[in-house]
Amino acid sequence: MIAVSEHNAPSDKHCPHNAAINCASCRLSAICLPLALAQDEIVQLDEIVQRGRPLQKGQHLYRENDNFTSVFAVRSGAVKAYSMSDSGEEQVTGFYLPGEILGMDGIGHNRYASSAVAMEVSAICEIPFANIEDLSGKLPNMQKHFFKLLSQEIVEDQRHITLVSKHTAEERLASLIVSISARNARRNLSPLNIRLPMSRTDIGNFLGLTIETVSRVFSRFAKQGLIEVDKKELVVLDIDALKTIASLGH
Amino acid sequence: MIAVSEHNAPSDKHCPHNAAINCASCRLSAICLPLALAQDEIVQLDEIVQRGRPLQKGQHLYRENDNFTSVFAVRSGAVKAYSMSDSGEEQVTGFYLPGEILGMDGIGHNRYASSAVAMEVSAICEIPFANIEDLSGKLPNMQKHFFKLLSQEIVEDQRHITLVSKHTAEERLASLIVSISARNARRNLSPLNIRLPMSRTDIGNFLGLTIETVSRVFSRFAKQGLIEVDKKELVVLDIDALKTIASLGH
DNA sequence: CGCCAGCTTGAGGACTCTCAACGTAAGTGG
DNA sequence: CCACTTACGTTGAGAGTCCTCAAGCTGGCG
Repeated sequence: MIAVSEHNAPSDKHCPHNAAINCASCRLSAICLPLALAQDEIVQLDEIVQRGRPLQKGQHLYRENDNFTSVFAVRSGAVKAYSMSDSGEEQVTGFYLPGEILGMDGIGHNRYASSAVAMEVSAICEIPFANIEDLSGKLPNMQKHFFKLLSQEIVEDQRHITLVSKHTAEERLASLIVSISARNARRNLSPLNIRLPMSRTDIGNFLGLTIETVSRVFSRFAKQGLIEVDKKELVVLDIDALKTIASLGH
Repeated sequence: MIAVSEHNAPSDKHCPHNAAINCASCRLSAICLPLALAQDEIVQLDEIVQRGRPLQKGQHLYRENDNFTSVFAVRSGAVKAYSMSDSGEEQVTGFYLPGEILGMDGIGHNRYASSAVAMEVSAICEIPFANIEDLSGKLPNMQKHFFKLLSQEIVEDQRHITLVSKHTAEERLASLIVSISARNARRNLSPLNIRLPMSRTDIGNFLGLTIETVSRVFSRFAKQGLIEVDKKELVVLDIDALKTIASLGH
């Protein structure tokens, strides 16, 4: 699916876009697939992971109804998944940041149920699912971890259902900000200085709001001194207030 | 989790509440867990399935934050799953009809992420997850099927997100009716004469609507000649119209 | 410089919610 | 047997949140 680079990249192992890297040395190993595996098991995982050249912004990882072949891990950048309903409307189903796995919605029917597109230049690890199945048969840890991953995505989705069906615009947006902040923290990035990789349109679509409402709520939060926004740059001034709003009953 | 009956039930194998039944002879085998397995594999599955006495209406199968031990298959009756958010509001996450599997949201964190309660007298098969993991390591079909099941639930949930975040009250309710109708058909029940096992409150909660709105839309559909409703009895008069409404863009 | 995409802000309207009253059926106790 | 209670559902009127439509702003790029 991803073109594998024909020659090895130069030796800078610290560049996150660098394809010449392995799971054991990847600085995301603590939050990505290897997290459940022993050292010798990571080596086996490493052998089936394919690392392509970076995707440019707007390039697709896969498209809805493509034959399902692989799941993907984001190494750098950011990816959005979205699906098209019968009626032609787009639904953004998720944003994927470094260390996160996507594509698992394709397992069920051997076709991807969504499309995935890079929201900025992104480095991606591709993991052929047939190999994951093999490996899962051999390594109980791997099987267990994958069951967990799938189950956690179900729980996430159910939380999201609650969010969009029972919460106000302010609660939804606060919730997204808090989520991205927490995921930044997990990667040892600042939880308060955030760069939003997605457009307002994507945010609105993901949260079940129009772009205008998203814009208005951002402005309201800024006016209240909770955040500062300048386009995609977001400074969180009062994370506790946002958490409170996010967990507010309706 | 479920009390296993101390003595075998009488020999009427045709009663769906009968605990003395096995997967091979279960009339739901074509749509339940065995569907992906070979004859000799079903026997192995059968050995780990525990069949309890029927649950009465209102009895819980498990509760949110209980230790995760098993997944469950509905053999007869109907079960609803729901979760409580921090703010104490209830979110109905799914309705489970005969042949359907629930409880998989517990895999991710070894605790159930939702509670499950019988909406009417229900017979349930309990399948300890540790045994499923073992069996999955031995039977690639079993592993594959479980991956599929989990993945399909993700896709379902994402569809539901679209439903509640982008569709009108009429579209949501039409969608639910069509879904239940189709699931009835899968069990060789009438797709047009439906008994709704859940209350209006549950329907509203599931669809992100208030009970009043649900009631009004039912009335509107009836007035338009699409359905007849008398409490929980539902007669579908124009399934095509409902399908059209359900798949309407916004 | 002009154009376009993305975003912001305002005004009015629509859909659904809230509040409230009423209806129906089932169960309880006198 | 009937009055009472309770749970559940229906229907109506008014209010609120968010959407729609519209105009204007900003920054990047040919």
